[in-house]
Amino acid sequence: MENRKTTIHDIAARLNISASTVSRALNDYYRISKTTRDLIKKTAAEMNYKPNQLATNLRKGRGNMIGVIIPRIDRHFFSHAIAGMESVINPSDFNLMICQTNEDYMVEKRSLQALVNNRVEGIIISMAAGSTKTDHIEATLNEGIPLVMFDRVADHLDIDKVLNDNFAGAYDITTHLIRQGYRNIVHFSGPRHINVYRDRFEGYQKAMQDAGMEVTDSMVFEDILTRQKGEELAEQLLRSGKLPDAIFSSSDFSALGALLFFKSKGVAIPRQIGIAGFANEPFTELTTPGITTLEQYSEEIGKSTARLLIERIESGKKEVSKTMTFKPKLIIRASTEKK
Amino acid sequence: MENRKTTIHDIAARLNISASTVSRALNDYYRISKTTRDLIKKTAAEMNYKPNQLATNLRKGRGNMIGVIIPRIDRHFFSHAIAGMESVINPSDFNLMICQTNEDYMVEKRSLQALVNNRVEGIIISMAAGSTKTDHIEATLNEGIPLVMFDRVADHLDIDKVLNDNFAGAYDITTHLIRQGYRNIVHFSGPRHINVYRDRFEGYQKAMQDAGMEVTDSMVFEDILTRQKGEELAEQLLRSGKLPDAIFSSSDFSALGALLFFKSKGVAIPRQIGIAGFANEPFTELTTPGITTLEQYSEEIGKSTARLLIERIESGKKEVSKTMTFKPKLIIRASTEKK
DNA sequence: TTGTAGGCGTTATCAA
DNA sequence: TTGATAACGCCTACAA
Repeated sequence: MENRKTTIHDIAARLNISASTVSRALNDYYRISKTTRDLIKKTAAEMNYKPNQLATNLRKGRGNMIGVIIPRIDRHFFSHAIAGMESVINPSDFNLMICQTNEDYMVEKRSLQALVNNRVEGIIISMAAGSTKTDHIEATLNEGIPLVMFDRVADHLDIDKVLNDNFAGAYDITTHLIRQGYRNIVHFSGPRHINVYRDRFEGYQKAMQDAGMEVTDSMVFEDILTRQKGEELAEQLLRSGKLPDAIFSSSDFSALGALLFFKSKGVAIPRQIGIAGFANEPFTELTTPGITTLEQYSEEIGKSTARLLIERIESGKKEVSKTMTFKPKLIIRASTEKK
Repeated sequence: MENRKTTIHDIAARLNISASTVSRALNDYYRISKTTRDLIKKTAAEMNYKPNQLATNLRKGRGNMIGVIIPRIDRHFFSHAIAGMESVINPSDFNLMICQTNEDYMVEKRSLQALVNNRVEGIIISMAAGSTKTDHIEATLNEGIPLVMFDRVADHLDIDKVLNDNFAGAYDITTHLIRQGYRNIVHFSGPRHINVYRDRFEGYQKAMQDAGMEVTDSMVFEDILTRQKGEELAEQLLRSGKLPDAIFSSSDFSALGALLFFKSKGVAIPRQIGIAGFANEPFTELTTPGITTLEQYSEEIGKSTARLLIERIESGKKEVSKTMTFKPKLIIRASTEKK
């Protein structure tokens, strides 16, 4: 329980040499005699010396921290994306500083501020649902900090992005439903100011149009992302008397809610109604019937995002910005096997 | 894309005052004229001034960062625990620095080192499976850094801890199995040098003994925590011809593996064999039959851990160390309804 | 190969 | 109420 930590000066004093020599030895500088270096290192260890990273960073004008901002850490997609980032970043001796916004714009803004103030080397961000403007992100960009967005991105910003091809995924799964013979397919969507849900909606819409079917407003339900909302909407649909014959949901959770509700009411899945989700949440495989969905490669997305950021940091961020897209993989299960 | 950031000196120069005045104004020091303070704040905003947290921390000798070390961030329990910590820590203007060990001792050691070097204000840790020694943790404690352990703790260290009452949970669920009429109950365990799995084993053992049944070595299987291991072991048990009539697994995942395997082979659950897990993973509710398990209150554990740490940090860590225990809640589902 | 001196951006102390 | 000065711990020209 010592209080004042040993510094390079303490070591220097003990050995009757200068602090700079100690610094050089500890950092394996090129021209320094092996004997003094070894002596210094040995003494440093004896004195339980711990380099003060804060001081180093201040002096060098750069840190060893990468900031990550996500809506919620307890979501399967995000926690796995972060695991992917970790695996890339850990070997590189950066550290992750993780902030969670709870989908709130103000929290996101404050977190960005904190990261800037802590002089992080780069920032990875996936936007909060509450962030309808991007002034805070632009302000951060103006600081000249390398910044990469993933999953929930701002289309109009010209920066590196990594995301799912939500359009293609939605197109594929809708087409699958159509091929199975479903005709009256409705869509559970999220807030459509978020690229993710907008693109899924558009993929659905395009697939319907390509199959000669019109999508009307009454077929699309906004903000149906949770299990509970899925249940409620399913109940509403059933009560209304005009049950669709299939649902493509932007969320596995609301798909689950609907599935459980229909099951409990004796509506036959997939015969009377087909159900498809998005994200390949672990549970989708385990329900009866299993839920057709799309695999998102969260870990890969995390890895690529981290790699992109590290490139930016190391290359001085000059080049033109890149967007990487991962095409979700259609996972067909019993919930849509009409045929 | 400016390069050099504005400092308080720049502001001072612009206003022909001293840097210390600027500093005081920005920090709302008590004795300073309102007019200069307002002027300074206005100018700071104009010049897009961002306080350099690194410098502040160095000068003040303390930082605004809390380090968290966990085995894996993509596990339900841990990501939810972290969400809980975030909710407590965010309002307090600390920031979380999260490290994931992948269950590896060396990574854990290096992470601790990094946190110490970054002069974090406190550390929260849940040990890696690979950490059979605790020298690195003791070394960190010797630095005088407040440290709280959660879930995977080192029993012999006299520090604050927050954990599940694994013994009680295991005792409860085993007793439940016994009351249901199961007699030949085997146990899927994890590495028993980890308190978590040791305590679950002991709870199981005690419940069996209290019911007059002996637990022999052949009834306990070590290192069966994953779905795949659960499947493999289930297969082995079935082939051996002496199928137990119930399984209490330390992990929902291996319970799931066993359940799916038995189902696929036509072994009736819960009639021929009862299955119980631990952790109340989301999927346990959705299998057919649903899996009896124990709810862990991960978020609460995260919150309490964070609160305990903040107390330590703020109170100068003098008091005697506390251990908080959360009793897991038995969730009874169809997989054990023999009666 | 080593030492000296200065500064990274803040804040605390002392004096004015 | 404000200013000058030093120091937090480290690194790096430059000089020796």
